[in-house]
Formats: sequence, structure tokens, C-alpha cells
Amino acid sequence: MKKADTRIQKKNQAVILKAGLEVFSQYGFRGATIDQVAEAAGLSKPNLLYYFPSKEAIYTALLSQLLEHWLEPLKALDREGDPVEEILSYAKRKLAMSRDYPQESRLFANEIIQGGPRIGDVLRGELKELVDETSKVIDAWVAAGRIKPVHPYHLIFSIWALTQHYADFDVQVRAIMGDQDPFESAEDHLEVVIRRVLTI
Amino acid sequence: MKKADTRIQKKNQAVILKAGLEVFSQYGFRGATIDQVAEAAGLSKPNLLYYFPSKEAIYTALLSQLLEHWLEPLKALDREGDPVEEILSYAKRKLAMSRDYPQESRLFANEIIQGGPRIGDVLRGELKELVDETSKVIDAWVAAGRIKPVHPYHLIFSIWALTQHYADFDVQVRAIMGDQDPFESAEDHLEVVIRRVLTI
Amino acid sequence: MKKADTRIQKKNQAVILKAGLEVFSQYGFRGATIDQVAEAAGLSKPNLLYYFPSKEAIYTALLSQLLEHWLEPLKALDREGDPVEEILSYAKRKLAMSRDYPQESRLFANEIIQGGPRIGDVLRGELKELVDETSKVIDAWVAAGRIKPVHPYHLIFSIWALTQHYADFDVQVRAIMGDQDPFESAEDHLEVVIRRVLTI
Amino acid sequence: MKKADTRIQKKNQAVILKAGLEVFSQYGFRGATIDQVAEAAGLSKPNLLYYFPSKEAIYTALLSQLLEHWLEPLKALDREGDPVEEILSYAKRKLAMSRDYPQESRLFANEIIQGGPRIGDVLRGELKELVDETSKVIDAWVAAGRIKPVHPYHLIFSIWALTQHYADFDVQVRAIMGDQDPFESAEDHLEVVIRRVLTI
DNA sequence: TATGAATGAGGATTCATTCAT
DNA sequence: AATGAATGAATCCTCATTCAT
Repeated sequence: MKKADTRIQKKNQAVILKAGLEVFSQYGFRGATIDQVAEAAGLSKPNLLYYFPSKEAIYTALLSQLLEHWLEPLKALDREGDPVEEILSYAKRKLAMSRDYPQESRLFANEIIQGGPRIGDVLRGELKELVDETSKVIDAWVAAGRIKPVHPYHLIFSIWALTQHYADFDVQVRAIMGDQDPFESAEDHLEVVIRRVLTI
Repeated sequence: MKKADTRIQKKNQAVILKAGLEVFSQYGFRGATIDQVAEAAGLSKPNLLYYFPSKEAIYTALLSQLLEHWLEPLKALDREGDPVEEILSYAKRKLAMSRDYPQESRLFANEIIQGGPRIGDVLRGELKELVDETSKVIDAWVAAGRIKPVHPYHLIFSIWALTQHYADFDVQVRAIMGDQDPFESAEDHLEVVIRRVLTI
Repeated sequence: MKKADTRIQKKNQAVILKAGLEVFSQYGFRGATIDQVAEAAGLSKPNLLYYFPSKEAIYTALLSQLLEHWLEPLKALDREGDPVEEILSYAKRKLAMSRDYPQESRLFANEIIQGGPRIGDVLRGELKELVDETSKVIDAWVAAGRIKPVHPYHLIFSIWALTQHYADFDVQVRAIMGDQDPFESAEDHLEVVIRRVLTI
Repeated sequence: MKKADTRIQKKNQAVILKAGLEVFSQYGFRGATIDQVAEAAGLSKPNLLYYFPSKEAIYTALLSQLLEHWLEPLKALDREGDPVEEILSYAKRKLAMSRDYPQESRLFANEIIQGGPRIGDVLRGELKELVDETSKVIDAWVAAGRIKPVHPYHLIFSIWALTQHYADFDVQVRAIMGDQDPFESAEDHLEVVIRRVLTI
């Protein structure tokens, strides 16, 4: 009996997810209220719950949508390309995502910091698999003498840490850097670091 | 008229702060409940509120206690020492803190991610000042040709990111690394990275 | 964006105010509980708070509604009328209000006795202004030799005291007068007193 | 086994009653807290409860102490004296008490307005008896043609109302009279009123 | 006599969710 | 598809009172 989503349904679901991202990323799952999300979405609370059955449902929908978006760059890493450039390119894409989608980064960070109760399975499943594969590629590059020796897991963690930091700790970064735009110089720094670490 | 804290007061305040750290670091300020903290502290809720006037008071006390602890290593950085070794030593101490006090790291991360409503002033004040001073030291080292050129702010951010990541994203790290202890190999990796980035 | 109140809203707001008057007038602001008001209104507590955001809001709404009602007779005093009859008529209307709306009188008395924390501004503003104007009328009547000399402020206080007493100290009055209806004889007494005090 | 009260007991009981009067008269029974009373008394809360077994006990003690003080002037009314002067003297003593012990007046008013749950018996007992006796005296004076005809109960109520008003509605009186001292002119007014009402 | 510590019973308010229309 | 109305289950905090010393 389920009908395909109508246009208005799709639109409202999108609106709600956008509002949910805004609110959940700032206040966390518990800290956020459906009222806030409804307000941000410009919908009444019951109407919002007409599209998503619960607060949790919105949050979960956000998380999985986000994961896909977030893992894409790693999947795009090309084992046939030039190692340093590939890794550099990956890091830069991640940094750009921190700049362009900081709320997603924060939502994810919030979830992980709190123990990842709603995302642990994905981490141990899809994510681990993807990282394992990438690690093999890195190991192969190292073995082939195309980059300096490096622990592949920690290299990946480092890239995540170095790029997501600018989204997740945005307040702190800006408190210290004042009016300067962090991202421009961050990209230069990131490139310098990666080249020094990897280039033979 | 205020008397010095009695022994039992000191003990209970410590117990409460410990419990608060446990609970707040996992659930964030809003997500945590006084009940949880009281439970973790082994006290009744009103008794807990006998020692701290409000949920907020516990949280604030934790934050400021934490900040002091957390900033100490940066203050210890010695401009007269060997640059690479000083920075490396700083980074290692930070990593050790992530290993030994991951809850503190997460509490802080939670606060920052959510916009730092209760800590913004400190960031823009004391923290910025400290970072500014350290940056000057780094700049001086660069100018003296003792380390490779590097953006001092971003170098500091990088160390924070690379070390705190292991506490804040612990769940993710362990999901990927499985049974392996992350910290041992992380320290090696960290040393490698820093040496390659900074050593002339 | 605010729509006009629906019928059910108006009804429930009225029901709540009625219940609030009942409860607050007997127990005072602090002594009353939202539970009592909800019970008296036949609503659940959260539903009551759906219509008024807080206990204070109900109380404040009552106070200002009451003030308007309560000051009206004084505004109706006609400087062109016969002085004694005007004042007498005013006093009688006030007495009738004490008989017909004793709860309002008590609510007001409670507020004032406790220092008028939520009504002080109105007293010093609108009320004082109104009393000042009335005083001028009384003074003019005295100056014209149409009533015996009398201190206008105290005359007004006297009328308030003599009439409100029957509402505010109702319990005491009835303890002494037993089964007799206080108000009938009170009106005669009030008329006698005012005529003797004012008639030339 | 009960020992006679020691000096320190008497002193502390007095201190507590004084503090209780202060607090209860302003906030009412429910609105006041033992903490406030203890604070005002300069005692610790448990120590205060060492002298009075409960909040209620303090309040009740205050009420009965107050009643005695408050009824005394009426008892002093001398049937052998000059009627107008006797009544006038009574009214003035009452007004003086409103000036000198406004807190007692307010405590009593609070209790009565709230239905006199802790004092109803006294009202219907001792107070009624006293008022009945005084009424007979007034009736006798009227019958003897020594004062104008007047309803004795209402005359007494009037005196209570006219005098207590200045204590109970102090805030309102001062809001209207500004810097002027109310009591001086009030006494003149009171005398004028009573003479006009009663003098043959 | 005095007080630091502890608690059970509230009491105001919030919030996710459901109901009725 | 939308919303006004309603509610049970928290959740923070208060307060009179008791306990232990």
C-alpha cells in the first residue's frame, strides 16, 4: 500500500533533514529538541512527525546519509595514480568537506565521541572494510618504495584528524586565529605536512 | 564565615567530579542527567546537590579543572631546548594524556563542538594568549633555521588534532584497529611524522 | 504568525484563570501549586502549561485582569455629581465587589501584603495617578464647601479599608457575626459612616 | 524530665521568633523557608529545629503570641470612661500598633486571608467572646444616648480596617503618598472620622 | 547545644509522542 | 497533509526534616 514518495514528501523530508542537521550538529542528539528542528524546518511538530516517526528516525537518517557522503572521497582514492598526489588529493577533499559541510562533521564527531551507539556497526563493518582495503594500497605503495614507510591506519587517522579538526573545533580555531580564514592556510600547511611525511 | 572544606566534603566533591566526568564526557551536558551522576557517585540526588548547587556547577567545575590540566604541557614547552625534541616531547605528552585521560579530552571536545558556550571566553583569552606566545617561539626557531618552515598555529592545531583524535574518536579507532592497542603504534607514527615535518 | 485564539483556547484560558483565582487567592503565589490549579481547572498539568507558560504567567495574568476590574469604580466617580452621593455610590460599589468577588480582593491583598513584588510598578504608576486625580476632585468639593473638610488620600484609603475588609477578613467577620449576613448590615453601616463624615 | 528553660534557650527562642516574624510576615507560611528563618536568626537550620520542632511550630508560636498582644487594647477599653474618648483611644492604640508592629499585623492578615486554618478556633472562641462583650458596652452607650447610634460589630470592624490597613497595605499607601509619612496624617484623619461618626 | 551530612516528598517545567480533527 | 490539543515520563531543583557526631 506504500505509495512512492510524492514531490511534497520529498521536499519536506529534505527540509527536515537540513533542519535536523543544523540542530543536531549543534546540540547533540539529547540536547536537541524536536521543537527546535520543527522550528528550523518551518513545520509544526506533529507535521514533522508525520514525515519521520520519531526524533531518533531523523537522527539516524542523517547519520547514514552523512556516512555515504563522508566515505566517498576515500573510495575515490586511485591505486593506479601517483601515491603522494592521490593521498594529497584525498586530504584536500576532506579538508574541503570540513569547510563546506562542517555541520556534518560535527554531527559525526558528536556521535563518535559519545560512543557511537547508533553507528558502531557501520564502523566495525563497512568503514573498517574500506580502511583495510585502503591500507593495503598504502602498504603496497610503501613496499614499492613510492612513499616513505608509514603506518597505514595511522596515516588515515592522521588525515581524518588533521582535516576534521577544522570543522569540529571550529570555535577554538577561530578563537585563536581571529579574523584570518583558517582554511586557506590550513590547506597549505596540510600539503606541506603530507609531502614531507610521504615524499621519498 | 566560610569554613575550609571538611574531609568528607573534599572526598565527596572529588567523587562527584569523577562521576560527573564519566557521565558528562559520554553524554554531553544536556544528555547527562543528575540522576546518572548521582548514581555513578553513589550518592542520592539531593545529597549531590548539597555539594554542588546545580548540574551546571558540576560541569563548570569540571571544565575549569580540566583546562588547567590540559594546558600545562604547552606551558612546559621550553624555548631554550632543542626545537624538534621540545615539540616532540610536547606531542608525546599530549598523546599520553589522550591515553590516560580520554574522558577529559572528550568532555572538552563535546564542549567545543557544541560551540563552547561555557568556555568561549577562556578560548579567546588565556588559550589564545598561550598559543600566541608559543607561536612566537616556533617562528623564532624557524627564523633561526632550526626547524623547517611551518605555520605555527597550524602546527599546534595539528598536534592537538593528531593526539586528541585517539581519545575523542576512540570508538572509531578501535573499530578499525580491532584488538591492537592504538597508542603504542600511534606514538611511533607521531614521532615519525613530526620528525619528517620539522627536522631540517 | 500568531493566530487569534481558538474557541477552545479561550475557554481553557478562562477555565485556568478561574481555577488560578480560586487557588492563588487562598494560598498565595508561593503556597499554591500548579497541581492544585490544574486539578481545579480539570486539566492535566502539562496541558495547563500548554496554555500558560508558567505558574507566574497565570498569576500575572490574574493580577492585571483584576486590577482593571478593581479600579473601574474609582474611574467612574463623577466630579459633576453630588459629592456625598458620588462618594457613597463609589463605596457601595466597592462593598458590592467585596461581596461578589472576594477572591479577587484576597488575591490583591495577598500580593500587597507580601510587598507587591509583581505589582509595585502599577501601584506607583497608574494607581497613584488615578488617586491623585480623584484627590483633586475631593479637594475641590471641600473647597467649594460641599463636603466637610477631609484628607482626600485618607478618605480613599478609608473606603478601601472599610469595604475590602469584608472580603479579606471574611473568616474573622463570620467568626464574630455567626450566621448573620455581614454585607447587608455592613452597607447600612457604611452609609451612616460616610454621611456623618462628609455631609455638611 | 523537662528542665526549665535556660537563659540561652529563652534567648534563642526569642531570636527565632523575631526572625520568624520577619520572614513569615513577608512571605507567608508556605512562601517562607526554614532556611530563611535560620539565616535571619543567625542559627544553623538543625539548631533552629532543636528549639522548635517544626516550621509549623514556629509559626503557631508566633500566632498565639501575636494574638495576645493584638487583643490587649480591646480588653483595655473602659466601660466607665467617656465613650468617644475610649473608642478614640482604642483606635489610636491600634493605629500605633500598625505603625510599630506592622509585621505582626501582616502575619495576622496573611493568616486570615488564607482562611485562618491555624487560628479559626481562636477567632470563634476567645475573639468572638471579647467582641461580644465590647459590643454590649457600645450598645449600652448608644442606648444611654452617649454616642450616636452605630452597629457595634461594624464599628469594631471599621476600627480594625481603618488602622490595620496602614500596616497591611503599607506598600500601596506609600506608593500613593510618596515621601509623606502616612501615620501622622492618618491619626488626624482617624480622629476626625470617629468624632464625626460618634459624637452626639 | 550545635552542625555537617543526608534524604523523601514534592514541585515547576520540558519534551517526545499521540490524539482528534 | 496539517495542526491544535493533550499527556506520561522524565528532569532539575527545593525544602522540611532527620541522622550522626
